[in-house]
Amino acid sequence: MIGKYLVRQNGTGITAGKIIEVEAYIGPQDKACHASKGRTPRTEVLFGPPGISYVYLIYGMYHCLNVVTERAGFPAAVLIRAVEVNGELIDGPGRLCRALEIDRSLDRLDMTSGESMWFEDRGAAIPRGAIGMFPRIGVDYAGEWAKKPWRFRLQTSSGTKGRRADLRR
DNA sequence: TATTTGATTCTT
DNA sequence: AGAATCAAATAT
Repeated sequence: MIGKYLVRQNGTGITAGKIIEVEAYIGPQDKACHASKGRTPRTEVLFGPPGISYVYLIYGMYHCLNVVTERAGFPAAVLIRAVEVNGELIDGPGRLCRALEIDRSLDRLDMTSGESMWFEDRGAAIPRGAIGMFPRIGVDYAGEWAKKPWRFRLQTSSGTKGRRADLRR
């Protein structure tokens, strides 16, 4: 997914963000994956077919956007952590969702339907080696699973020049 | 019904 | 290091 575009359409227009950083959450054994504690109303979507969004509220303040991956029956998803919009880095899942106006109304959306939110391949070739692998963030509670190098980030020249948007209310 | 927690971000 | 802030999970 790195280098592809996340496109968001709302009432006011279309915003496209190049995907810079993602994290993978893979399977029922992955203690960091929300599905590791079994099926609940909240995590049910993770067990379904791929291509469906999973948006949840975290810490009472921020939304996180994921997309379900893998076949139906095997729970897995990818968290979108950072995108680049018009050359500006939006770094962090909470900031990203605020910037693109993504909230729980977009939970369980079919992202292959081309409505409200979808992915596009705009042909940007990502060189091998341009993608770094790192441990996932904020999952220390997951024991050994916290050490898995399942965070992937595109090393961009603009990687450090992004402005920090003030997201306070 | 009550308490704890969390795939974050911001201020101090 | 701590606050903001709440739905979902867990404990009671």
